[in-house]
Amino acid sequence: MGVSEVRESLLKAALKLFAEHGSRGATTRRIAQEAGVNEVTLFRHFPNKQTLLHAALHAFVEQTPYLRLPDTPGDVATELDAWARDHHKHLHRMRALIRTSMGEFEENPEQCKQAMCVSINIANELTDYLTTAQKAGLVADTFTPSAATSMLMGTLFSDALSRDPMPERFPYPMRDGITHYLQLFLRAIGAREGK
Amino acid sequence: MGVSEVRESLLKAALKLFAEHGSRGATTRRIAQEAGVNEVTLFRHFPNKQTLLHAALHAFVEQTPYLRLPDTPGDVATELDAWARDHHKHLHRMRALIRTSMGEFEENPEQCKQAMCVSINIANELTDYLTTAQKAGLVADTFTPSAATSMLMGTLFSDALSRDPMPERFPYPMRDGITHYLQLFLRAIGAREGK
DNA sequence: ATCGTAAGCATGTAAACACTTGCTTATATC
DNA sequence: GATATAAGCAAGTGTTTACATGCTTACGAT
Repeated sequence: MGVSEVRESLLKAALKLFAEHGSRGATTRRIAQEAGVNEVTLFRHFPNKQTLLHAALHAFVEQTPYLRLPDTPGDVATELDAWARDHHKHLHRMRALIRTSMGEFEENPEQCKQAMCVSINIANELTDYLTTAQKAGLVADTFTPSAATSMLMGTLFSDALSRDPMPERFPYPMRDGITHYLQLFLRAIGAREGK
Repeated sequence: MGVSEVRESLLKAALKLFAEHGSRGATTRRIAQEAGVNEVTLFRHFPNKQTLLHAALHAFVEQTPYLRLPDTPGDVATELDAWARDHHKHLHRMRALIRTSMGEFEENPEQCKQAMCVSINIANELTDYLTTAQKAGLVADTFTPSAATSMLMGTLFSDALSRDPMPERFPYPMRDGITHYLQLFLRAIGAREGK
């Protein structure tokens, strides 16, 4: 096993255990075991646990891809539908990591912000998209784009994170939920619904 | 200091430290210190730390009041506005506790569900309200009430929890945000807006 | 005055934790 | 075949944790 493979598997193991058990629960022993290496090897690659966790989060955030919205809005209903499904899929995949990161905000605000920074870019992109759509007359001009962004992203965010702890609150499957949310959202922003 | 006072201050201290540092970070030493009692006293009142944390969460959930929606909807815009502001206020007050509880879902699902159970009742109440409003013709009948509930509650939830870690995403004050959300929501459900 | 109750305090224990040290082994390159 | 590099392993350090024990002090009811 080459040196970079060991590093990679340590990062991966650290990310997994952090997402599942938080930074206190992700012990160096368990990380090393999960990565299939000796605990001492961990400290040969990273000076301390905090640096490892930071690097793991950083690497993950860096390589997270996401669907871009078109620069010039065309069929708003279709474009937002595709975007919302992709975004929700990402949120749902990362739900344990997001919950844990937010849960440690009071203790470790920097770490939390680091994990959340992706969503700031995505929010800006959606806000720009809605602003452009407004200027093009594709949607009503009676709403505030940044607030509409918060509404749609907040809805998807809450759905993706709350389904495990509160399944009763979501009596419809994920796929249908997004359909419903989008239908509501399109009416809220005064867009013509998709066919 | 009477026996029930000590118990109360232990519960209060445990809740505070749990919200700020999680169940691993809320050590018995710190809880006792925060409560102003000896650590041994803690173990004389509660058999172990887990029981104390459970009792603290339980007591808090029990005594949490919330604004009821009217059984029969009248002025939907005004009623939802008052409800949304009250609900958001609660979420924002409890934001650290909610973040921590959700963050520990993977480790302690029962404890998390216990903290979340209030919101299930609230969601049911809102869903009932919207269903009744639909039947009364006060709002459109083209949306699914449970999905609309998720949308409004998800928006408020995400706003209340994400403002600290991502202030950039909320370039408007809380008060204005709720106004915007409600305006969008009322249009989404086809309600007449308030004057 | 006495006695039960609940608190304080010092101390102890066993485990888990992050991290270190010293030494050995495998591999890959020259 | 010599050498450098990266890994494994056993053991240990010092701290923190939940929780226990034994004894003492303050107080309120009888």
